[in-house]
Amino acid sequence: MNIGEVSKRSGLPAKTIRYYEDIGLIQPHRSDNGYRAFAESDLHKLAFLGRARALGFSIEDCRNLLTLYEDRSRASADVKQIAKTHLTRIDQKLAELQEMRATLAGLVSACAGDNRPDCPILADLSSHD
Amino acid sequence: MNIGEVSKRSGLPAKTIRYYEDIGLIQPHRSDNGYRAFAESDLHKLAFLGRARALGFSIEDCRNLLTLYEDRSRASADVKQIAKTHLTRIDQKLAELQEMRATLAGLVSACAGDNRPDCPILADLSSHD
DNA sequence: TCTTGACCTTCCATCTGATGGAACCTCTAT
DNA sequence: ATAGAGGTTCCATCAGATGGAAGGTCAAGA
Repeated sequence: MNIGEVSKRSGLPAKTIRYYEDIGLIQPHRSDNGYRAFAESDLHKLAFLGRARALGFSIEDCRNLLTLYEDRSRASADVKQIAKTHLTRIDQKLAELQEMRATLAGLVSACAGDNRPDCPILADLSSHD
Repeated sequence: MNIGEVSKRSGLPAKTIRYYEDIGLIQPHRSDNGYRAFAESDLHKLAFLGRARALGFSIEDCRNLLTLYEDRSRASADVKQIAKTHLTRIDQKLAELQEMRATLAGLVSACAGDNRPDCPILADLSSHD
């Protein structure tokens, strides 16, 4: 399978697939012409990567998950730990964003948004000293 | 004022302050010894930047906001537009994260997290083909 | 006066996670 | 033979800093 087909079937851009090979996440074989020759298992891993990345797992998380995925004797606790840690990070990020949103929404609704120069948004950003 | 004091008073690391000078957000004067000599107005701008960045505004947003901030004749509508656009981005990001969180939380709670190799998390990540 | 240590300088490398583009090779169909 | 659709490598770039090396400066104490 050439990179184009793998790209279509995995949903990942060819650039990204080459990048993932570069950083050692996959090791496709090479044909005589120098083209990457992907096996079904490579495609499978790439699809796995695509979904894990879409869930916000970092590349290093993905590397660990792939290792665990290929380790038939791993404990599910190891995987769960990675996922739980990630869930905590997501919750933190959510809390931050929600606070940001609240502050910003308040400022936006306080701002007349007309042609006058008075602007509560700038006033707020500059007033805390 | 040297960079150390500005760092303390603005809450920004010295590295970051140098970086902000580098990309043209501030233009502190220089003392005879080559040290950066910050005016109160520089400190003010840096604090402004710190707060805007904390609200998730991009550096380019900040550049625009600073320009508007210094333009006594700007319309508040210009500022509001930047803030509203940013608010929309935050809402998108929030929706994404919430979906991620829901999926991940479901997987985590489905996973026994014991010594057995069966793991719904990995099963899910690998099953969608 | 000398020295120590805190503080300052620049410059270059590194991080995450790709992505864009140039220059060039290969395969397939006409 | 040639066009064009693929493939290849390598190098640069994006955001937004941050780490570290090598070296200059300043103030205080022995």
